[in-house]
Amino acid sequence: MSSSPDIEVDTPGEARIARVLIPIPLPEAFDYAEPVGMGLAVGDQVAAPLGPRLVRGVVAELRPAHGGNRPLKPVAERLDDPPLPPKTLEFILWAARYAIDPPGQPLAMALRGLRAPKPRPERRFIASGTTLERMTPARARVLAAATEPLSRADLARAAGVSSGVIKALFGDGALREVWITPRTQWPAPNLDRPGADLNPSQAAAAEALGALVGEDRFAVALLDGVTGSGKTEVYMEAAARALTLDPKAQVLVLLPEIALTQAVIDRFAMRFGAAPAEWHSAVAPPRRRETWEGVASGEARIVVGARSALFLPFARLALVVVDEEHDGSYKQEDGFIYHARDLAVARAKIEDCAVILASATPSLETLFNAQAGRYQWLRLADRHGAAGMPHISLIDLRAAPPAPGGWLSPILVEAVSETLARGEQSLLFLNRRGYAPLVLCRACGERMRAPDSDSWLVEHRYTGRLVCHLTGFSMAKPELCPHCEAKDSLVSIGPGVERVEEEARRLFPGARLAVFSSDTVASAADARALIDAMAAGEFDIMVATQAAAKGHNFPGLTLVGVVDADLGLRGGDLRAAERTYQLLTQVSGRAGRRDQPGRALIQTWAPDHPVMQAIAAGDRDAFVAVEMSERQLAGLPPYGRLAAVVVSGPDLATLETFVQALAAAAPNATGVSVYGPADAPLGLVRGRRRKRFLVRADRTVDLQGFLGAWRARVKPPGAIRMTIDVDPYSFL
DNA sequence: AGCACGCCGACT
DNA sequence: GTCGGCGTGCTC
Repeated sequence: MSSSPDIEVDTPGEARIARVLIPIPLPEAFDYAEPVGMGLAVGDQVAAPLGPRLVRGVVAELRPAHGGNRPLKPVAERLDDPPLPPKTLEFILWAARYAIDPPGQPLAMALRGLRAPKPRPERRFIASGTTLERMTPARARVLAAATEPLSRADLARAAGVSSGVIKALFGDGALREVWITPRTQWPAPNLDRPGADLNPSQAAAAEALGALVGEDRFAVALLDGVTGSGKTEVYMEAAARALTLDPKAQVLVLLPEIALTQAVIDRFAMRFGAAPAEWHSAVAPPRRRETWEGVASGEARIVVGARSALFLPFARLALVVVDEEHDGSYKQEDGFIYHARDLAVARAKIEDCAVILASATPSLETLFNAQAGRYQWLRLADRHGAAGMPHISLIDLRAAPPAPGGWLSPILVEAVSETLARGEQSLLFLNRRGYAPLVLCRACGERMRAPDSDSWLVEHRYTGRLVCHLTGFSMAKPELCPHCEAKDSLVSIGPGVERVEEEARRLFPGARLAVFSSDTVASAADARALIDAMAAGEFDIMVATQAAAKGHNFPGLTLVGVVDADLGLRGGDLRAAERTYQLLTQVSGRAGRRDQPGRALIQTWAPDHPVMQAIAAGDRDAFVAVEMSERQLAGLPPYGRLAAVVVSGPDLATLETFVQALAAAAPNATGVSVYGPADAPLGLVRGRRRKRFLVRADRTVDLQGFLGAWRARVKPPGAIRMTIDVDPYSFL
């Protein structure tokens, strides 16, 4: 439809179509007409009509409109929010393809910071220069103070007058109003401050990371050092280097959970004399908006946050640190399913910058890449300071079983007593919330379950309720067995932290006890308070789940007892051994920091298991070698790739039919095997039946391509939902 | 994600 | 007889 220019001289260029990504799970971006003269650019945020409402969207593409298109709705307006940087947009599209999800999902994560409304302009007053005939001392003081725009309250305070005087001066024209939108100040990090004194091992690692960062291109480093070896100081020096080299550079530090962010924020604040920006789900929406805008403008130079910080619109990202990179909390399991460590590497690749993966117990995936030379491998060998590594030994529960009705072996009981007698602290670790993981009826054998799920109900004595940890369902513990109506027949099977606490109170009557689990701390602040109290020596014994295992420093803690080391090995999923090794190493590492030697006692029924042997020997390399060769033989990660396809629906017959059709629709591809359909281990959740497939592929296969093709061949009917989990960590 | 349309229970 | 439950489908 090109017209001759001499007729339509005022046509401002060709009409264009804007492809707009909308942060909801639509199957694809939608096309809109660009209104004449709007002058959109890729990345711009717009309001677009979607059905009856206006939604936020981001321009992903602009192309000339050719005739013959169906009529498109026009973009309503360009929003006043900062555009998404091109690389952020590229990352979002990459993440969507990685997870086999529509791009609206990761885009929604990227726009999470903009939920709160824009801050409203505030009214300030400034002297207008108009002189007044009626002048008083009070008025003169106000005009003298009003050389810069001040709020009515501030101006009244500065001049020592009531706010009525200001109103009158404004009415008389001696003051003029100015509307100012408050801008958040992001204090610049002070890069002249010296870093911490580094030991030779740290200094060498910092040197290598500095060189890596200095190259200013994509590179991955594994910072591998035991608990207490001072990884944080080392990566802070790498951050300092990045920030110094480029005055616009930004650094992102990811942590696996919110509870750990404050400590790292404090370290950065101390090192750089300015608090970094903080990003996680507990940050209030208005603050999130400020942070989002600060990151987009480049003024926020250091961001410390949880996994969702990966989706922030960095103006100039120069370094990403993934601390505790092995931690399972980096895997997001619902909604948009992703692993923040893997996505961090992808983001760094897109931004062409460095990533540091830090851990005392790196994941096999990361070690695999380090061994292959794809990641630069920096090992910190020494424990920082004087303390040696804790002495770790196994308690063979077959030889020294707990007393009947108890969970603590006499050996562990004795060790706790000795520790108490010395005035030192003990940590009893059991990765299980509540009182007992199972309640069953002695009369009929019925196991208490949620009404619409297969999972067992966990008994919680503090609240007197039976709780489903999967769905959140809970009920009062019944008097009678709901199945056979027998009285007093319900018995609690197995221990949770509450039950171990009960036992410890019985065994150590004078001791001051605390229980730390997600049920005993309602908020991050509560957790902090409990941790601080423990660190200050206000408790003798802490019974804790993994909530307390991560990253906290308890100077008086010299004994760690692992109540049930075999827990994580049961259920036999891919990473059971690896997770157990990591968790037990992490927990044991809590013992003995400063000058006191620590010891860890690990209760197990299987002391000959390779995981237990490796932990007792402190031989990570041996464990990794065995585990790697097993994975290699089976073609499992990191030697192969996995994806889980879970299909669920309320009606079993419909689900069966669909699952058969889905199985038949699996594309043929070499190097890919599809296993299933099988009943998911938890076959019924929230009244929905679940079936699953497992896909195993060689590393060279385009797994996403395979899954995308598969998904495109079927259309789940009605209530049936299908989720694809690429690189799954949970096998339920 | 909203929001509408559409078929089955407890009410003025 | 309706009001409304949320299941299912659509949005450029």
